[in-house]
This record gives sequence, C-alpha cells and structure tokens, in this order.
Amino acid sequence: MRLSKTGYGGMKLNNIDEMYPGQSILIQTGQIVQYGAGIFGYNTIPLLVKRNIEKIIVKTLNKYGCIEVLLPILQPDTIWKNSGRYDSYVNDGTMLITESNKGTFCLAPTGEEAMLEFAREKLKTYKSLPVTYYQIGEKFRNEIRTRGYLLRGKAFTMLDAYSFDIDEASMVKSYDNVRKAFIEIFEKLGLKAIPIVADNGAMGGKKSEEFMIISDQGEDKILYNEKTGIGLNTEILEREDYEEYLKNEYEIEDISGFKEIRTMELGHIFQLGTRYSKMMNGKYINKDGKEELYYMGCYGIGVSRTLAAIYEQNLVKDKNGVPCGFVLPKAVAPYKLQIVVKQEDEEKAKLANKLYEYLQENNINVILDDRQNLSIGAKIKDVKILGTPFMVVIGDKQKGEEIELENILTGEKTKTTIQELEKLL
RNA sequence: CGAGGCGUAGCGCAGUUGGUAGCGCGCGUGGUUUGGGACCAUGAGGUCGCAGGUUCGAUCCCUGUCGCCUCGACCA
Repeated sequence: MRLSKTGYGGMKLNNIDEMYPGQSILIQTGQIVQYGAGIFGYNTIPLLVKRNIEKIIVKTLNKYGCIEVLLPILQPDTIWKNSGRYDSYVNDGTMLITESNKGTFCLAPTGEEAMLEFAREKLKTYKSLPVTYYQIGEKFRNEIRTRGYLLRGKAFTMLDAYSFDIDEASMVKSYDNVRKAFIEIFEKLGLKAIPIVADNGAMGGKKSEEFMIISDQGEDKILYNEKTGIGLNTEILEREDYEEYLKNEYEIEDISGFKEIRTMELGHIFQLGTRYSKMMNGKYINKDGKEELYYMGCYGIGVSRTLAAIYEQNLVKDKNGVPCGFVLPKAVAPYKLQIVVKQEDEEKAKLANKLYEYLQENNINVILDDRQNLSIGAKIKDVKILGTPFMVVIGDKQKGEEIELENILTGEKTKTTIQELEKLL
C-alpha cells in the first residue's frame, strides 16, 4: 500500500482520552470514524486487522470441525414471534425493527432464531448430528448505553456458533471442543484470555463460561485465583444457589483465596440444553423414528471488541509515558513492514520503490510511505500510529542497497539485503 | 431511564462580564528543509449543536430540545 494514496496524513496526536487511549488515537488519526453513539466506520488498516482476526477465527474453528455459514442480518419478525422473544427484545429496546409495507423486519441482535430455522432444514435426522455451525457478521443492538467506542457499540461484528447434539453428554463434548478452539484463537491473537465461570442467566441452560482478559477498560469484575487459573464472574454471587452451581457444574468448592480483578469479556460460551429447541421446536428424528429435541450450545466472540482490545493491549508509549501508537502483533498486522523514505531524493525513492515492488511480488504486504514533503522523523512516528511492527528507513544515512530492518517493539536493528529481508519479518 | 460532564474550523482547545469569534495542529500555495512529530511566508475553512424567549443587538443570559462522553441497570 502506498501511503500517498490512502488519504492518511496529519497524524499528529493531541490530547488523548485517558480511558481508551488506543481508540482515541485511532479516532484522532482517522483510522476509525465515529458516526454516532456506538456507530463507527473503519479506515483500511483497522478493517484489515479485523479481517485478520476473522481469518484466524475461521481457520481455527474449521480445524475443530465447525462449519461456517451465513445467516441473514435482516430477519422477518415471524421467526422472533415464533420463538417468543420478539416482545421482550423489542420492549427492552435491544432489537431494532423496521416497519415496511411488506411487513416488519428485525435487525439481528443475536442468531439463535435464524440458526434454528437453518438447522431445522438441514438437521432432520440423528445421522446429521453432532454439528457446530458458525457465522461471522454484523449484529445490531440498540444498547441502552454504549461504552468505550468499539467495546460496546450498537452495531458490532460477532462470531456466533451453535452446536447441535442428540443428548447432554454429546453436547458437553461439543462445548469442550469449541472451548478449546476459543482458547487457541485468543492465543493466536496474542490475548491472554481466560475462561471463567459465568452466570448463564440470560441465555438459560446449564454451564456457561466467559473468556476474559485482565483490563481496567473492561466492564466486568471477576474473582480470580492466580495459582489455579480458576475464576468466576462476581455476578454469580448474586444467585441464591451459587455454591451449588459452582460445585455441581464446575467443581469449585472454595473461593476464599480468590482476588477481585477487573476484566473485559471477549467471548462467552453456553451449554443451552434443550431450552431453545423447545422454544423454537428444534427437533430431529432419532434411531427409533421418534422426534427429539436438539441439545444445543452457543458460543460467541465479539470480533470488533476484540479488535479494540488488541489495539488497547498493544499500545506503546513514548519516553514520557504518553501513548504514541501501537505495535500490532504479527498475527494480525495487515502490513508487516513500513518503508520510510526520503521521497524527494530520487535515488532513495527508487531504492524504496524497488524494495516495495520486490516484496509485493513475493506477496509480502508492506506500506510504502511515499508521501511528499514530510520529514523522515514525522514518517517514523507514523509507523507507530499505524501499528506496523517492522520498519526500514531509507534516508540520508542509507548506503548502497544494504537495508536496515528495525523491529519497532524491541528496537532491534538488523542489516540485510532486499532479497533476505522477507525471511526476517 | 437515574447521576454527572461536554457541544465553538478536520482534530485538540481558548474566548466573548451581551456588540455575530481566536489559538495550536492539520489542509492549499511558494520557498528553505528532511534519521525519531522542521521552518518562513501566504491562503482557505465557522449560520459558535438546534429551536424559542429576553434585548437595539445573543455564540454568551433564560427556557426547551437534540447529540456526545462517563458512572449505574444490560451484554460479545
């Protein structure tokens, strides 16, 4: 990507929001654009980071045998009326609906209804089970209060997965399968997400766990035991039966040594049992030719929230401790390398272009900062603004064709050649 | 919806005890610059969130209203 073609420019930072410095930088530099409370547009780099997150999710879930599908975002009201959730979702303001001369339509706040419609078509016999379907797409919730920019928006990208099984034991297996996949996904994203005990209240069902990262920017408080890695959402303690719930479902008996910490929820998984299949008449034919209810699980990851979390967690600060940008993890950075060049110097521009073309041809995504009349120093600063993990500077100190690669995170510099460079990224 | 805060140029902010606005950054042009956020000159950009009211006159005072942010109820 040639930076001169992107409209990026003027990426100086002013006062940065103390609560959400990462996203404050994204907004100030035009990488994220706010349209209203909880409604955002993405400029190219955050968009590509989000897409990389999605790719990692897809790849991992596929590896764990899950099947990707895409269900409609715009949904007929009938499926919500059939499930019995229409009134409560509309009345509490969560679900956005639109009236038309062809009926009422709902913007999907979640996917259980649509997924059950889908499953009923495809999963008519026990022979088709178990299966876990998933999709990644936009969800809409008219949140009473949005919070933390992308962290809680009215429109957000979510991964939602649903497992269908013949009985509880099988459901538990599917649940554990996705649970493992989620752990792997967050690992690949470089996020230390821990599954902790959650209240299954809203969704119902048996067991439920949330994937939390430790962060003061989060909305949740959990009790956590550092030694065992076991944690639970403090909302559990509001349940009358919490001791039993912890003991029976999670084998947690003593929570005296647990410390309270603040966390951000990135994912949530549920063992639903037959609650939703009962509500929406989700049935298959068993071996004996009789109808049975699906045992379901449902699983979600807030993709746009994860995007925000990645930016916030990979923030870098200058010598004075003031946030000045990011170093995106290699796994999600859309461009591994940024070439900073003294564009006005023909020789240098030529060399930079040669390097750029070479890497392009070898399918390495790089940013060439070919903007005119911008000092090298300013361009170097912008590497961090965009979060690119590696940099090559081609300025006055450049001698011949020997390239010096700088790792932004470590500051480590390595001399190399155009041809050898890609091996170091 | 309950509590607080804020709406003035693209971004960050001043300001006017009431006489229709400035600063820094960014943006355009000319020139000098270029290794960790260069400088000089010059220029463009605002119905001061919106609507009423008071007033000779409102961006400022009053009353509404809308929007945004933070804390709570809700959730990926």
